[in-house]
Amino acid sequence: MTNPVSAPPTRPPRTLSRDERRVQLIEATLSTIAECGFSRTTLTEVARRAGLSHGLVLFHFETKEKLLVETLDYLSDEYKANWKAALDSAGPAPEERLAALVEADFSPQVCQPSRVNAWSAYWGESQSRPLYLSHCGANDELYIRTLEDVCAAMNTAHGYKIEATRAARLIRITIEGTWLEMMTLLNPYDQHEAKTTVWTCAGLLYPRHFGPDGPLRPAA
Amino acid sequence: MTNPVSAPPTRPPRTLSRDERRVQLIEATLSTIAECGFSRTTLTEVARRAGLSHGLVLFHFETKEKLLVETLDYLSDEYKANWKAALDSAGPAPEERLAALVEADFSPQVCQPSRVNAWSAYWGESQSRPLYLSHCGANDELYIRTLEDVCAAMNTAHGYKIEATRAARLIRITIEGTWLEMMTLLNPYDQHEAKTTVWTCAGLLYPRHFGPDGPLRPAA
Amino acid sequence: MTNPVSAPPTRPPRTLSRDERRVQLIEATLSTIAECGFSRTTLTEVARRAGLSHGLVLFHFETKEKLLVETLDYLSDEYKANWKAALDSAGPAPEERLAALVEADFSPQVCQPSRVNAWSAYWGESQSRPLYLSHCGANDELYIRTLEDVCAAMNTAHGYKIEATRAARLIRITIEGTWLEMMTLLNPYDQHEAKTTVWTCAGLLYPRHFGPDGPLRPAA
Amino acid sequence: MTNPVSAPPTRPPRTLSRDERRVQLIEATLSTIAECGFSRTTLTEVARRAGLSHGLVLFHFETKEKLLVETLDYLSDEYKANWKAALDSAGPAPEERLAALVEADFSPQVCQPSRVNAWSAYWGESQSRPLYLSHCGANDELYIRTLEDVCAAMNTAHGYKIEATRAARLIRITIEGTWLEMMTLLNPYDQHEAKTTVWTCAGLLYPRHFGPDGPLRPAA
DNA sequence: GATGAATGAGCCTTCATTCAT
DNA sequence: GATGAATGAAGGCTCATTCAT
Repeated sequence: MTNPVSAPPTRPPRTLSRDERRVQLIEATLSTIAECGFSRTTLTEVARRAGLSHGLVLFHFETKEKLLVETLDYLSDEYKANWKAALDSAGPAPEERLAALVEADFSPQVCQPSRVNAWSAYWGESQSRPLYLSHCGANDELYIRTLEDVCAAMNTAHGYKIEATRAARLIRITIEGTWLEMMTLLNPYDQHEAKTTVWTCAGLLYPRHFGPDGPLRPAA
Repeated sequence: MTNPVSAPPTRPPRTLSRDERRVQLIEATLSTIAECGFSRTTLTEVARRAGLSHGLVLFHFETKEKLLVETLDYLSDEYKANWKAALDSAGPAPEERLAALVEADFSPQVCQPSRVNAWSAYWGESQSRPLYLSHCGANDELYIRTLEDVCAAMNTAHGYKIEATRAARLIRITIEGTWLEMMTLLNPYDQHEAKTTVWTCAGLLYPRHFGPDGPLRPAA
Repeated sequence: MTNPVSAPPTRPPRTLSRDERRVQLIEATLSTIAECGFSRTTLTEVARRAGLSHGLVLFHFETKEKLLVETLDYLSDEYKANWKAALDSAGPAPEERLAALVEADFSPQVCQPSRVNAWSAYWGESQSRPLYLSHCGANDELYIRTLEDVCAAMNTAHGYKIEATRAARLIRITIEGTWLEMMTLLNPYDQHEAKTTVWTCAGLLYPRHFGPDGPLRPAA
Repeated sequence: MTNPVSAPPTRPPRTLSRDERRVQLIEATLSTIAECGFSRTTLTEVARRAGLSHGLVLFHFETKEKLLVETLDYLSDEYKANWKAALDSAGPAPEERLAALVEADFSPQVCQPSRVNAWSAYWGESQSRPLYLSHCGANDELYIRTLEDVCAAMNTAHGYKIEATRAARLIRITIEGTWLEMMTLLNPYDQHEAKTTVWTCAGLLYPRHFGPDGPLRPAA
């Protein structure tokens, strides 16, 4: 409970490479942000979760601020890598690509509590710290453009009429919205229900290709 | 300069009533949270914005935690009062009631930066502090039930088939999502575009009653 | 021993005025610098010597750096006030004024260990911190000019030929030198011997007016 | 490229001898003290200036304190070697020996900024650390006795009447005083002017042998 | 020898809280 | 009511020191 990052009970191995140590500390930071919130994320707590001394955190990251920035970059890069990989594995049809993007956002790596909570914490500080916008703005824009392209392709390929910009935005905020609700509701629904909600939205936009349960079989 | 007949309304009030002081301090808290973020909201800053000493803040609220709780209650009550008033002024038809609820969330009082940012900050801390859920959960549930009832009435009155729970959720998270995007995008869209997005969603759910520009005229 | 600033054993009185408190803390700082050296002058130690909490030090001075600056200013102003007062009380003859200036530097207020050690500590940091030069340079220059004027008057009034700039400098560094030696010698000589040394120097410069024991009596 | 006969003197030495490394590190320490002051002299900075890792500093000196002590010893020994060498090269006459001692203190090796600043820094800490007195006291006393002997010889050989102890002290503190002023004045004078000041003092003590420009020619 | 990861004591600073006035 | 002096816990950060490689 006190050490979710699987630190050995004895001394942590010195054999960890520089990068592995950094990742270990970033993971500890994510779990701290997720469970303690931004305002109670302290270096001491991060170090405690990693089973290391707080001095080491600063040895590797110099500053708390830099640690938070690198953690955000890590989160952002992981998110991007996840949907890009999904897109690469998807077939060429726009409905396949759209399905891949939606599914990617519910993959275990990206949709686990430590990630979703951390995103939410960063969003909550985004207005007061230039940090979020300057470090994720570009990635976010790339994602949005990609989603818009897919939506535009749906129109071209299948004769839908819905404006691509708005369709993409609806899908995107539906996903974000379910993420948020899974955290802020007194009685939150589960991930399956969240996904159904998103697919419902996709089905409203592209009724011949999606329904509440996901992509419609080719037979349809 | 002074007005011997009625109390001088222009003079800055030296001694406000107990409740007025509290509201003044809560507003200062909201603006601090909105501009400085949760983690840098200090009593000194709140007092500075209110033009008072920090000692007075604790005189009125005893504890920083209690100040934050009361601020959240204030925010939550204001939000509820806003949509309830909108509902009261709306006509009896479900499409009128739905339109009123959507419009309420974009009213100037509720959708101003200090409010939206503050909500976002509280959401960002909701997982780590029992505060948010315990103080807003009930209000949120009431809102959700109300919206679901309206959606159910749409089905009953107009023969729509979309499940009320999901329709309500889609509308709700579309609104929340646009709120969030107005804060986290590098190049955010404006409020009008946000509303269009929500109406588009409503139009997909209830195509005979709503479109991207809002409720369709009775003629339709 | 632990508290040389005469703090009452119980709570320090709240009745101290703002300025009195500041002076109390500055005196504690001087004694800390004098006894612990610059590199081990900590806010905690200063507070301990004042019998107060370290938080209060920062409440009054905001920053350690500012405390050190204000302490230096205090030291510098005290020094200036001391020799100015001596000059004001002296007779009009240049030998009287010169005698007054020399005596001033050995007055108990200015020549006590806490002062001399502190000066030495600030000098030791003067090359690496702009602090000393920017805050004492002007006072030092004023003192030097004053001493030079007196030496020039010795020439004019009594027919001495020694260049005023150099004579003034010799007197000044003789004083400083004895100060330094009182601190750095293994077996330091006492203050009386120090003064004799300075008067010897003055006697070499102005043999008809000064000797090792000080100013020569008019009879001579 | 390599020279199989003798060790290659031009190649940057990858592995210095034990003593060379120590001297290299001590020089780095001196330059750090001179430029950063005592309180900001860190092992990391010393190592950086030496182009080595900080671990190596402790490998060679065990402790920061020991490094500072050895640096002081180095400084003190260098100083002693310098004036002893000057004395050895001087003629037998006391005025020649005195001249040699004065000149020695302004030789480039001993009077360079890194040395003078370092002395000043050590002096500034001398009251609070037993270090200075215990390590330089003996050397200082030897120097003082030597200077006193020379002054006594001036009396014996040339019929001067000035007490040797005091004359020696005046010369010594005049030198120290100009050193200090070269560091603490806003508009410091140069080394030539400093020397002129010292010679002026010597000329006042021994007018038939010294003047502001140094030793008087044998003709006198 | 040499490097640099790792530790932990101690520092400056922030800030919620108390309390005399 | 209101102010601001005073306290002390806790946080970020520096840095001497240890030690595995």
